[in-house]
Amino acid sequence: MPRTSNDADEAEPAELREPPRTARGVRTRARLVSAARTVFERDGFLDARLADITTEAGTAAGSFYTYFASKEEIFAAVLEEVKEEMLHPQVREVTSGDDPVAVIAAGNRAYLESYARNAALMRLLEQVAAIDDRFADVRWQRGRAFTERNARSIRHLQERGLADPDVDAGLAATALSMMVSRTAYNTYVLGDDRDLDTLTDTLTRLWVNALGIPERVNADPSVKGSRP
Amino acid sequence: MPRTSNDADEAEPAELREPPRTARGVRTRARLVSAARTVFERDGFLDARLADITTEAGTAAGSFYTYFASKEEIFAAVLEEVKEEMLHPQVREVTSGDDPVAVIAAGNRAYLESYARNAALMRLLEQVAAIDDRFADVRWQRGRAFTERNARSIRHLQERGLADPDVDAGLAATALSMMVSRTAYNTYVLGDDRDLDTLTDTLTRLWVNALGIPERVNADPSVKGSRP
Amino acid sequence: MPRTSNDADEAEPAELREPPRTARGVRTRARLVSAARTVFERDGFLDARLADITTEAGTAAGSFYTYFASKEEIFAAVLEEVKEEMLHPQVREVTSGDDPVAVIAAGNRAYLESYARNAALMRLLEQVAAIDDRFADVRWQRGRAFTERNARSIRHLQERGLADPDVDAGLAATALSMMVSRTAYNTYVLGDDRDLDTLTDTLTRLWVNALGIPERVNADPSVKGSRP
Amino acid sequence: MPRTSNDADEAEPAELREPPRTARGVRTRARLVSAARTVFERDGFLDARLADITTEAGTAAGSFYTYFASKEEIFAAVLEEVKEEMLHPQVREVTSGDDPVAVIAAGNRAYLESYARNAALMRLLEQVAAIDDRFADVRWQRGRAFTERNARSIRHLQERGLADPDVDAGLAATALSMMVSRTAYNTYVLGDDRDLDTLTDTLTRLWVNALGIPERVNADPSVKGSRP
DNA sequence: TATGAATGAGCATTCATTCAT
DNA sequence: AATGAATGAATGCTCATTCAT
Repeated sequence: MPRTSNDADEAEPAELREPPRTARGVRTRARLVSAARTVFERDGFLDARLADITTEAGTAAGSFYTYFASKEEIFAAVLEEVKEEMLHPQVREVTSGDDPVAVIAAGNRAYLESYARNAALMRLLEQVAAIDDRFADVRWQRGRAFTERNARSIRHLQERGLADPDVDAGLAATALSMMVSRTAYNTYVLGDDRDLDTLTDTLTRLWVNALGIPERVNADPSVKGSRP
Repeated sequence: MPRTSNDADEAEPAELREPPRTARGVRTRARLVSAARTVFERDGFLDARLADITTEAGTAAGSFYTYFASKEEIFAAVLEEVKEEMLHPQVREVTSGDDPVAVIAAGNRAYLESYARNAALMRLLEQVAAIDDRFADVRWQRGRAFTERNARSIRHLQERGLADPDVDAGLAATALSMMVSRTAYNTYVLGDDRDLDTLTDTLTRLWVNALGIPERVNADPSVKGSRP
Repeated sequence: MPRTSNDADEAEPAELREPPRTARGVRTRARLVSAARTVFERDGFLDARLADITTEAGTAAGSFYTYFASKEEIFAAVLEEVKEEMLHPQVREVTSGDDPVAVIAAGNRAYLESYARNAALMRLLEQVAAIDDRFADVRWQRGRAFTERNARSIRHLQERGLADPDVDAGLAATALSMMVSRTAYNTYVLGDDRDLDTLTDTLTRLWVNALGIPERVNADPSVKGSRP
Repeated sequence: MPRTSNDADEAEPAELREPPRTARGVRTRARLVSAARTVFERDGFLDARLADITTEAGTAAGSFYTYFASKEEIFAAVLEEVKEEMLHPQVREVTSGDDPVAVIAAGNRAYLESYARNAALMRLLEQVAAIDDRFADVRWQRGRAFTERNARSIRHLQERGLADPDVDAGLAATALSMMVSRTAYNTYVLGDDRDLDTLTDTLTRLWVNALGIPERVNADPSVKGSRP
């Protein structure tokens, strides 16, 4: 729920364009969104010119405004389009029968893999979120899925006596999620190359320890090491 | 160490200007840097126009180029100017006699306080770092001080058998540092208000647990709770 | 008779569209003309976009060109549509038996009332006439009805020795008609509020005196005052 | 004091540019204003492109915005520049010793001559005033000088028993002034060619009669005819 | 006829950067 | 060093007009 400031006068509700009414319109809009993604990933949000997008889409310059009122709006459409694509495969939540560590490890690995796959978009989203508060909110909402699942998981473990009951589950979930997501950013956007297994193992280990989760005997061997 | 890409043609060696030779020159340059900080914090890096800066500084537009070759360059000067201001008071490193938990808590608290004090600048740095790879490096270097101190500390604790010897100290230091810095960003830039004490305690608790650091008996009472 | 210049390249023969052949066509055309009037009166000629008109008419953008070749052409159609509406009820011309002053007063009052009723259109016509010479002619033709009737009236009075024989009847009619029409513009378009009775009386008084028309005994009491 | 409407959202206070601080700046600004006048008179307000103005002035396109924020603003500057030029030589007001008719005749003639001299500008002002309410006000203010002088004159004559005391002097002055100014527009802008002497005589005759001003014996022979 | 999407010329506007004084 | 005016490339955006369906 954070609210960013540093905006001032950039109100601009960006009067929404009507959605296309014909099949051709749908196709043209889709071409534009797809072209926008290409151009944004290639040139970054700021350097992307609308002319580049329409050229890439093979439409006239004016056609852009049939569907979008601004660069921000088409960027939002790009994010919408790739929403599913970016959702790290929803690993099932922890249930009583599961090995909590294995579940956490699987979640972290899935997150990192998804991040790696969409690194260009993640870089882009970071860029735009740092510039435009509207997209800071989008980023926040997007992270919430990950964070809230983790928060529920922590509470569940706490209830079963499997996690330190003294930490604020919500805050811990946020902090640990940031640890993972920022590490992913460092690795796949900034290029601080690290092995996926090493990352998964270390992050999982830190996470598990941080919450005081006991490791199960015969745990997933990919999570090496254990506290005696 | 990370190298960012997404640059292409933006080479721009940014031909450095000579430092001012006269006292008047020194004063004018200082006025410009100070004005730049004001304008950047108020309008953000992108919306700040050089004309705004010179107006704020009370100089003519042309005078800007006597001292700086570009907006980036004066932004670098701003960062240089506030370098000390932003350094969270260097808490001394862990030595044998110290309570490790207390030291970590002090470090986290100092970091958060510094972040809160310089929130406007941190937002700015995040903005520019997301846009311009040169400043992504600056951010990285800046974080390194914090991260490396933490890495040394971890190694030191591992050597004394006070921290889990199986985690990669460097990677753990990075991950945990990101956890703290990103939580600070969330709190003080995005406005997800949290109490400083709660933050310090929770982050310290997670940190300490993550590394398997045993809490000293009679520990700092501000670090509430303990693993039995 | 006047010919305006300031045109040059704006020839544009405005290839007239064929009138609609089907009943549906007639209805669509009528809807467009009606919508155009609404939009023109609301936004002015210049700010009215063809898209606004078609939207208001509930037709597709392309349908406009089935009936009109340009904004000018549909404006002409609007003027055509409201022609009768704008004609100030034709007061009968002065005949021997009438009281000339009463007739003039009735004419002025009718003109003012009509102007007040169609103020939005008159403003519009002034706007377009000032911009487009074709419509300056339309305005001129429209005024001619009023002016020529007045000219005939003056000549008639002169012949009967009831008006100063030395003035050029045509010129006087034009000048006095402008006096009335411009006063109407001032009042109903520019909003220089004046009472209709006061206006009618004063304008009639000035008109009558200007031509040296003797007032009949027992004249219409609404025309107060008299030259002894 | 009439207030026009038909504007809606066109607020735009047109943030004023600072006046030039150097001699060169003064010269450039003057070149722009002069060029604007040329282009406006040649192409009309609407068809004039800013590029035409800067080209005519021999400056870069961007220089326009150093001095003006919009086409409206430079048009206001043009009007300002020609203010004196357009003021019909201030004929002295009627004093007791003067022949009222001669004074009125002189005023009308001066007005017509000034109008003829500045016909291109008057056409322009009519155009813009019909489009932009701000300039409708300018036109109104400009006319007021003429109208108010006439109102004072009428009152003066009424006091001396030389003009019909029953007419509202203000309204009569406005109506008669409109008669003259609109006739001038007809003649010099719309091209309804008329001889200056004929116009002056007829308008003066109508004016004088309208107010019931007695003609002096041995009056100015240019005012032919008299009521016996 | 009607539709609504596609077109693209046209123009205003910004602002970093240069330069004469 | 300082000044502030001049420059002009770069682009977003509008909207009348056309056209395939």
